[in-house]
Amino acid sequence: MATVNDPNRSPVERASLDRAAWIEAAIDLIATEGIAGLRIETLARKLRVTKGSFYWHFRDRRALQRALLEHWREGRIRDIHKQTRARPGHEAEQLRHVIDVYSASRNRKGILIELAIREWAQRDPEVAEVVAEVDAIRLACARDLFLALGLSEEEATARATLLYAYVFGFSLMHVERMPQEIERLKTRIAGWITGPAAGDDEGSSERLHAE
Amino acid sequence: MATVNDPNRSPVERASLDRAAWIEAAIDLIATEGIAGLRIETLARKLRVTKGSFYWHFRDRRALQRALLEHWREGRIRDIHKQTRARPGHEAEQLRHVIDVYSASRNRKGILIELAIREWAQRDPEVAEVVAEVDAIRLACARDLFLALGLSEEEATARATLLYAYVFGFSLMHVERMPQEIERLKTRIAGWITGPAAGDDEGSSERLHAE
DNA sequence: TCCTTTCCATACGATACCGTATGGAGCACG
DNA sequence: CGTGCTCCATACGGTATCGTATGGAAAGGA
Repeated sequence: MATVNDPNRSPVERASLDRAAWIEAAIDLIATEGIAGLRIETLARKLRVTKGSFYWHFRDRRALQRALLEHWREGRIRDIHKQTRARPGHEAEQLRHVIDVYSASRNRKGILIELAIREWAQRDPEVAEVVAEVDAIRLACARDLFLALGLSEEEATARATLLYAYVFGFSLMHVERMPQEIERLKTRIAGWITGPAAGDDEGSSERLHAE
Repeated sequence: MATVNDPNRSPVERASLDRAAWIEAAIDLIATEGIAGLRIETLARKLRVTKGSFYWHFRDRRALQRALLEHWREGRIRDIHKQTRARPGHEAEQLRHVIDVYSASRNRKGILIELAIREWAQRDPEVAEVVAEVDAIRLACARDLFLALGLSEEEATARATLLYAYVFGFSLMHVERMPQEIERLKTRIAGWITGPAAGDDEGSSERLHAE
């Protein structure tokens, strides 16, 4: 079917490229079907090959899962570092961007992948460890931005945690409102989370009734 | 195996009770295995019967799923109404209780069920509708509490949304910290969401441990 | 040309599950 | 005692999937 080989690439590179194709397809599949829907023969049909191909590239199902998970881990770590690289004076903007990336309207696929991985993590301790690692890095990066905004250590940690919990949680909700209303709602929440540098240590009754 | 019948109950009640047993077991199963793990023969083994029993009580798999979903819907609606029934002067406390109910440390099973249902809703529009209904009711109830605390309509809606998104989202995260640190973190976030009441400063942590 | 390596197809046995058909045990009731 | 109803067991055909075994086509090198 496809060209069997590419003289420009060493066998190792070609093999790794084909593995990558399987991993990509696997990620697409778990986005739509969840981790339980990740079946080898289903995947093979999508790639227009048979599972004979799969078992040449991977030892078994778990090998694909591990590779997929590792691919996800690396991508997320790379992304968060890119999104939160120190840019003095732009911290609030960067935080809003972090929220936006997983804002439920755009990037639907990314959200579905994230949710599928986390659902998987509920039932597989090895996956939970990887998710914990990604969470720790994301939380540290977001916390640093809040610190740069002048929040205390503890307050920055709390805000970072709230930020991510909100982002993931919102994508789990089914809000029945006009798209425009939802955007307005999300903007308000995002503004509040990234918002006023004054933490909860100071009286802030105005904030409550503001707007 | 079991007594085939109970003379105290009408056939209808008994049948409905047995359906309830299947539904209960099904909920336990999706909590641990996810919706994809809800298999009839697996369930039958757990109940120490064969699927012959299942197909007497239910037409097919979808019938069980529908019954399970309806059971969940009714329970959630009943719960939220009970938790948010008007108790003037206790609104902040009630809001913190709503957060506590799904606080990831306790009530692990309830959280897993909630997550499993929402994962299911990502891939089944009928389920998404039910989740949307439950969300709408929960959001309205929480919003009313915020309104009673003196927030504007829009602010109350935003806070209610943030509250639930946070609760669900946090249960998806894997925070690697000491349990005591996590409690402190959650207390701070909950205090921030339920809002520093006017003129309130630093008193929130005590209030949180009340009740 | 022959041989080897790479990559995939095919065939196989095994498992798990679905939904149906059918039988049977226990109980109620006339 | 016979009949009917309730509830479950068993057996069956069918599908989907796993992992393995094995063959074969394409391409490169000796």
